[in-house]
Amino acid sequence: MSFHFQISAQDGAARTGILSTPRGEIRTPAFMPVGTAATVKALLPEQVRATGADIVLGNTYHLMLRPGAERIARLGGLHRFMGWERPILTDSGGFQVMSLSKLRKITEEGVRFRSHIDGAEEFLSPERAMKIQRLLGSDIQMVLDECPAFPADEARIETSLALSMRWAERSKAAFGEQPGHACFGIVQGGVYPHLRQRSAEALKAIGFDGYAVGGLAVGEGQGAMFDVLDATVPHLPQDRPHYLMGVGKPGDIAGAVLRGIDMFDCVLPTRSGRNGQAFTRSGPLNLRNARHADDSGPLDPLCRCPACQTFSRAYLHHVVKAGEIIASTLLSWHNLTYYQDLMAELRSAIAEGTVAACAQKVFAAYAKSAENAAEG
RNA sequence: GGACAGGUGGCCGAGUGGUUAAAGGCAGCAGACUGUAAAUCUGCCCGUGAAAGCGUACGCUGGUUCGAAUCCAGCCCUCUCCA
Repeated sequence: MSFHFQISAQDGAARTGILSTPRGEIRTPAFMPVGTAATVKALLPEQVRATGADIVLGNTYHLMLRPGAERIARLGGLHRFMGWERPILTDSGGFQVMSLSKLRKITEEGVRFRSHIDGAEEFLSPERAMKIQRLLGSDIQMVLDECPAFPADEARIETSLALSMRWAERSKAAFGEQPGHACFGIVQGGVYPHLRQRSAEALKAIGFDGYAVGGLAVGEGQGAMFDVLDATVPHLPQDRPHYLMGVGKPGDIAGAVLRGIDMFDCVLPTRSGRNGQAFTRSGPLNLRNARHADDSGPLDPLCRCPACQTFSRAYLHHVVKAGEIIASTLLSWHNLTYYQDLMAELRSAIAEGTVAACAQKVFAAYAKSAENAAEG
């Protein structure tokens, strides 16, 4: 059994289908919970699965530092190690090139990091990043790229893009032949349409199992992000999965699905959950707010998760304020459930030809957060 | 009854003549979070006010001083120790 992607229905640019891997099927459009350090924070694997997730994400950089890729390989691979036997996509560490910018130095060869844990010097090259992902046993392996911070001028983006494309080629070569596993390229190019197109063409020439769009949701705003997708997705092979990295808010996801994106990952549902924010069908909600203290109603009456089925807003408010561990679990569980239900709705809507209306509903509920993002 | 220490903003707790509406922490009230250095970060937090400002404020009363949370006196209260 091998890796392949089957589109079953389309509605405009939006598509729904199945991404098949030896470890299981991924229904697309898919949302992948982020499990950076071999855990989706605050949740057991079975709970993550109960939300409806088909695949989770792990991180090359974090796992190579701790506990180490070779150790995970000795222990039987990342799936067994973290107790998640379904598909795993691993990020290459490219995002850390940006987020840990104060702790790294980029050369043609690769990136030299200072470990954020103990300050030790670490090195990540395309070859090493792919080797680590292979040791982890990752089902979908991402090329090492440079994710530039926003804003950046065109010349800077162009230089960065060229490096990322050279690294993409090296990554693909290092990936080699791994039946049943996939290697995805990452489009860069900032907010410049012709650079995005150039990047897409370069990746296409190399040939990947799937194509990611990187370097977005880094401060450019939702409108600019959608513009980039409009200028990028049409240039990707349409028979391959399209993955928008690190996105996003519900409205971002809905808008990206309309533009032909099939896969997403984002820390927002889990991180915001830990920080007291819930995503609901009627918009975001901060459970820390005093107005919930006496509210005996459910967080989201239409939600099937335990936080909504068993507890009141008043209780969630209480455990959040009290800093109780269960607050992180309940809100992470809820938020991931909301995200998975959103993806399921989008999939059905695409099959029924009503995806635009479905997305509109999400935009309406999250209109305010989208405005804020645009201002930011 | 005696000795000692002390009474500071919702709480804890710095401050020991002016730069103090008074550090810091907690609690409280909001905001942020997008391929996770995040169970994190930011702002507000005496009253009024958009702000400047004005008013009130360091147990109570009075005093010294140009100026007092800070010095002095008396009183009230708390703590520890001795009887």
